[in-house]
Amino acid sequence: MARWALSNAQQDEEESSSSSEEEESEDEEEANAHTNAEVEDQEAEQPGPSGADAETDAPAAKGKIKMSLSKTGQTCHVCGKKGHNAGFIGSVYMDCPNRPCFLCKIPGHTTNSCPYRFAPDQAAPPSNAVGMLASVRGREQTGRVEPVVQWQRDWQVDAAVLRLHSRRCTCLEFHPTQDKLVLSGDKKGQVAIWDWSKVYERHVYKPHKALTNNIRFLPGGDGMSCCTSSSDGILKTFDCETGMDIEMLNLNPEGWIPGESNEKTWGMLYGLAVCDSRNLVIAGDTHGYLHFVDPRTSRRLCQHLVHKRSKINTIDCNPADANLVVTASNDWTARLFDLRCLPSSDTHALPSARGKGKEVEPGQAFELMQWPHGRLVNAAYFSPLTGRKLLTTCADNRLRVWDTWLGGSDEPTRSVVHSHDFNRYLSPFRAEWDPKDPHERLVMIGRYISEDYGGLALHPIDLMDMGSGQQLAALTDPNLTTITPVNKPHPRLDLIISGSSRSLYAWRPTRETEAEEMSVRKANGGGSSLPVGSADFVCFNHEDEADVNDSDDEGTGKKKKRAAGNAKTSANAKTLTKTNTKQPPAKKKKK
DNA sequence: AATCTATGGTACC
DNA sequence: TGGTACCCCTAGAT
Repeated sequence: MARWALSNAQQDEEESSSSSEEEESEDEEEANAHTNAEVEDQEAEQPGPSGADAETDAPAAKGKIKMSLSKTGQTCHVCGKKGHNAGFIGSVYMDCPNRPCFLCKIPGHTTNSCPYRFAPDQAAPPSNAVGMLASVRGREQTGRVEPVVQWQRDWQVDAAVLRLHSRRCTCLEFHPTQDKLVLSGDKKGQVAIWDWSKVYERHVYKPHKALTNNIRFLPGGDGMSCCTSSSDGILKTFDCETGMDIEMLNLNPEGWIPGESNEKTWGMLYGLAVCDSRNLVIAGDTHGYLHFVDPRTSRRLCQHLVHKRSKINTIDCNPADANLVVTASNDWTARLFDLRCLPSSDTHALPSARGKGKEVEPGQAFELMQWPHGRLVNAAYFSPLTGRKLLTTCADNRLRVWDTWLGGSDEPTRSVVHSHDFNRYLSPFRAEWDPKDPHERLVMIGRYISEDYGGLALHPIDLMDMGSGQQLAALTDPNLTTITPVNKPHPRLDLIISGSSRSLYAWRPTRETEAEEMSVRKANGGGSSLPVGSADFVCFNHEDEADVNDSDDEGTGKKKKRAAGNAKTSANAKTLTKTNTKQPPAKKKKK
């Protein structure tokens, strides 16, 4: 896909737009809007007083980048003072100098001159403590700075399904055994299952009325059974083959009562974890409760307050010790719990409001540890192999790794400044371990602030070595201009699936693309292999929603996909495909 | 084309 | 405890 980059500054506006996948389509206009609008919207929404008429300085070659600054009568829309302005100049954002750094939050400099911008690891100096444990810890921090793991650094989008969802993607989950299947949830309560190797093959279900927050697969069964948690307060088992679902837990059985229901009484489920060995599903809600559910009986076993009046963002079971569960919460902490010490009866903070139960301080009975943070904690995950390390994503723009064996809760083993401020209208950023890394150092996370890539403001996906604090790679594609908060490394393959806006993208290493492409095509029973570096695209329009549950499983293999692309009108809804494109395709001139 | 707003959000005053 | 600002967002509606 990188070969579709803006190669020529003389390209006109249409060519500069990254809508390469619809050159021969009557839907070009709409599809153009997908990519074009996103860049322009960033400018259009700079609400400066001079905003509308201040775009005359943009060079024609960057036609779609508008200027937010005017030369005369500058008034900063951030601080309101005159004499300067803030906003994009081309693809580079200029900060308001009167505000603290957007990246590290420290006053005195702007994001562009932030010392952490290109040295993100300097936030955690080596420990000066003495003693054996401290020495071991110091070695962990500083003694292995060279990258141990050979990791793919060159990635490209290998396949993408555009507009799969009707709203932004909120979560991703790989099928536990079928390498080619990935599930995604969206803000409207949909769950999509996508075969990234066949690109066009997907099903979309809608088990929820509100945001699907998490999808996790359940052990046993036929391998297609998963569970989903949603902001509608409902936890379901969900069969991703048939779309059948069974309600396991409903926090709002009365439904929304106008005039009576409010955000204090309405419960939403945000965290979700499955403890395989215990056959236990744990869901967290917006009030700070953990709900323990037996998926076999679909009954709640108990509920316990662990974060008082604070949303639980993620729950994770320790892969090595099934008794340990970690939660990340809006109360600025991540907490560790021991399931062996679960109270025998439900615990509540407000007995009158929540039914009978014993009122306790949050989690006091079975809490082992707290890790304090500078802001709310978006995610806390155990390292996937040993469970020894804990990775937290915090809204103070820091990624932290805590050693759960040697470290106390006072300071992390590693702290890295990284831009992932939670923002409204975005899915929360959650740093993910790469489960393939035996050293448990590699993590990936999308980036909030943009970087200038040849005139394009792109938001890369960062691959970080948390052992050294160094950035290993930054994944970008000129066609992917939206922020990518949801990223998931494949547990077995060199593959990353990203959810950005309504679309999913499959990244694969550039150098391995050819070989793997062959094997995948063969495995699919498909015919010819693709040239190196080619990407497959499918664009589903929003109107597909009505018949989106209809099966399109008649198509297998490459030939069928091409047929679907060529016979657009007969394809299930409007399916556009584009394959084998090595350079920017010829564009229709609009003007 | 430009503007509005649904969404369902936090932190600070 | 209400009210509102927030600093680089998104997509659909008007």
